[in-house]
Amino acid sequence: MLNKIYTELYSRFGPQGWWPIDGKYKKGRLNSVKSFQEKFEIIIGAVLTQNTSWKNVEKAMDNLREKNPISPEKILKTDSKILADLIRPSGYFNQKADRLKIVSSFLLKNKNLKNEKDNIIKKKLLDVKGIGPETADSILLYAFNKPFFVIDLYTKRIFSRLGFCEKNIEYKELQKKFHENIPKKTNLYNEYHALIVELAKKHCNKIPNCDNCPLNKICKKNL
DNA sequence: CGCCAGGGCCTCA
DNA sequence: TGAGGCCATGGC
Repeated sequence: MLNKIYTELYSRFGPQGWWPIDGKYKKGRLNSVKSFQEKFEIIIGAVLTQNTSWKNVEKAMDNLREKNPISPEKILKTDSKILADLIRPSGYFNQKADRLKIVSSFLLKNKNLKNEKDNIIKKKLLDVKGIGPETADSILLYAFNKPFFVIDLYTKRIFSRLGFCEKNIEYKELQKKFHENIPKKTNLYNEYHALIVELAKKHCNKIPNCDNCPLNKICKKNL
């Protein structure tokens, strides 16, 4: 079931090229080795996109770059008010400014994070204030290339409509279904989540637009 | 004008 | 553990 859905989505939408870096979707460099700079941008983006559209996040990221690369040091030495103002377009800017600083100092104190075991990394990420289950998994998957399937609002909406799970299923429960039923491969997790987001935007919106949806044949339409 | 968006924290039962 | 309030912008 889950594998079939992936095939349907991939044949409709093709490779998505996540995570978008510097505003661009670079298809074909999936799961590539990433510089610290790229990983840091992914982590910052993961925080800024919490309950926020990616378009707004891009504006905030552009403000943060201001010609120079974003770095933990730079964020930490920027005054909180100024930082909040830079990321204003991403919403929740006061809260997110704090979170960016907390995450930055966490990363500076844990330079060798990637050498730890996967589950230890996840525990440490979850201990950081401002990083919840989805943000942690996004960082693990898209920055560190670790096989953690990202569950978001869209995933719950789509798979409950399909008839695959309850509407208010727990994060860990739905993630378990993916981990147990599709091959444990980072590239697959990466594309699958991105394809879910694409489907949610094109068809499975809050108010669904089922015309020509690639999953019409298998969807139970539990709306 | 109202609703939504690639959540998470805190509080209170 | 479950529900509910809070954070806040830009697009439509």
